[in-house]
Amino acid sequence: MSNGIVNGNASLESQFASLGIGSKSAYVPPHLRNAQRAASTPPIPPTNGTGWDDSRASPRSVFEALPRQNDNRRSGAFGNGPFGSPRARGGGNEWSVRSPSSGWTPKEPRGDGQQEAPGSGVWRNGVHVVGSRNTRLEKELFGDPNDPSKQHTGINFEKYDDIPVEATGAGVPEPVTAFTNPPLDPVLLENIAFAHYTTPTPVQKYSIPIVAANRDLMACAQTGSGKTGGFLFPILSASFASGPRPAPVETPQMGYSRTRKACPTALILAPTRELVSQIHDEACKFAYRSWVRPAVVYGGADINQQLRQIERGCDLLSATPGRLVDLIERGRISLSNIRYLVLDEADRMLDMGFEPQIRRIVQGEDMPGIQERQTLMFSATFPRDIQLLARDFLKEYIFLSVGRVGSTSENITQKFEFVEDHDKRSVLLDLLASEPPGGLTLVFVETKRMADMLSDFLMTNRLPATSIHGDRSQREREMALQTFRTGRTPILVATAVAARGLDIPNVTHVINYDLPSDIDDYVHRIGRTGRAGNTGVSTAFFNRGNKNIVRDLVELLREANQEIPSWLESVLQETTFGAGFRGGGRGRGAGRGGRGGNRDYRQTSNSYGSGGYASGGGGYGGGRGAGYGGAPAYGGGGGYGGGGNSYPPGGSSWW
DNA sequence: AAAAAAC
Repeated sequence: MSNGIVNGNASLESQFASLGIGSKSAYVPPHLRNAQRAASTPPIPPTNGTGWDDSRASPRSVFEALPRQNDNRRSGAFGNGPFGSPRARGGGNEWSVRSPSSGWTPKEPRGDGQQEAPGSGVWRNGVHVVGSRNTRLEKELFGDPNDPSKQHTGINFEKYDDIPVEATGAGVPEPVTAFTNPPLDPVLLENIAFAHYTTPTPVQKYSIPIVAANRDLMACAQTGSGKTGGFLFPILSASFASGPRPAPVETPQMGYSRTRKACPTALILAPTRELVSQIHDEACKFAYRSWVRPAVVYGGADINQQLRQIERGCDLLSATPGRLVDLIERGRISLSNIRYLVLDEADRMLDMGFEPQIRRIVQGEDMPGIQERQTLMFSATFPRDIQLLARDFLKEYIFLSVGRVGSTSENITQKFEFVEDHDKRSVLLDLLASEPPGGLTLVFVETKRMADMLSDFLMTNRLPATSIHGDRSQREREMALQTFRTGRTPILVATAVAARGLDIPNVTHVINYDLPSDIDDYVHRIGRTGRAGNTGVSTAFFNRGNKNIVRDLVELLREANQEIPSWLESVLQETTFGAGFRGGGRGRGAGRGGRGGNRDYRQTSNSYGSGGYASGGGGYGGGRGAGYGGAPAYGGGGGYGGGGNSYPPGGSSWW
């Protein structure tokens, strides 16, 4: 299995460097490679007929030039995914001949300065002129149907229908049951079919009519259950049907410069660069042939490339907060036309690290107010205190929760090993040695330093590993994810940067080499496996240094019907009744609001005395209770926290 | 305490 792959990423990357990719020229992120054509080129197809700049070698051709190290894994190379797409457009000989079916007739540029390109439509005279099909672009966006690294829904996909869904708030619309024309735009339906999605997941079934009804939304749904589609589908569908919004007149167009400010109508914020890039790739799929131009900005990548990109069109923008603020300060992006604001991994975006930046973007710039926009929040976890904070950004919203407490993701089998720190390395080697071939293993550690050390250790032991963390360059990060995705380095050592949102098909095993101290982090980490109805395994190394999470952990396992090792129960007993009585410790109220984590806090807040905010503080007036899925209407009933001591005191908020 | 996120 390790026939020569031992070089690992260092050697691989130096090979890339020696091939002229990277170090000499400014780094170009995958989604922009060879995409700068329109910036300098008129919308007339160049003579090679591809419509793209051929000056840069495509990663595919670079890859072909590399020594083949593991042919049985190569099939998926650059197959799909955020960094796996054959983003380079043109270049490879196999694509230089235009397919007859992708006949592209040059048309006049759009009046707004945007240009038509193969696979892109326009909005003209109040009509959506859908772009012609382009087989090469289709292959790039949707991948080869036979591509093994393509996300395929697993055997348990239908079981999603058994998961209870609860939608609370006033006037919850009926969920849809299928991808059909009303309510979804026909162009979107075609793209959904191209992506081989057949049935909406529960969160999509509800979010589609909720967003269509112009409602704000706080959605909590299991990892891997289709949240991205949950916001992209309704936003794109409505955009396709309604056309571009005229940019607000008051937007001053920057004095002398002829540079236009980009005025996106939809803004999606997420906590990591790779996640933002992944969302953008999904947006590109579902915006195919439409007038909507998706764009993406994030740090660590060449800002000039991004500037050129957004000048070519920026209707739906995916961004990390820092780079977005930078571009706003430079006067290149205006939020004055925002109609949809999405916070993905919303609880993370509103926690201490991010909240000031989000507040600045949403409240401190020119974004329309709460009443003038729709705000959508999505996450698998939503602690009560964050729900309270989120009220600042939402108008009377619907709270959607998919799944009940205790079914974290039944597709994931959670295992635990008691391992002292000094034994972790050898136990890891044993674990990896017994790994069945063909799958990908994601190893989480707590620190960047440990990520480096551990990946070095694995490579020294002739294991095909690489690492991703915030101290690596963006190019290294993307390369690591790329080689992991494609199976070239089927072991990835990661910090929390990879814990949320990343959709990597075929991750069969998540190892928590170090356990996080926050149960929500644990939930997101193991959620990198067992996605879209597939099964997965997680293994965590536990020792007495992890006492801080044992209570929440045992509670989680109990609810998820997972096997709980007896030694883990023992540690819990020690922790609860052991020396130095905890005097309540992080008792109720101090934690995350008890079981309410999975619930609309509005449904439970009355019974939680301490809560600070009682009902209605934020001006929801009527929202309470009139829910769909029932749920206790007003005070204390229903058994949620009925006064007194909430059980258990720990309080977690998975889901 | 650590991680993430702009230059």
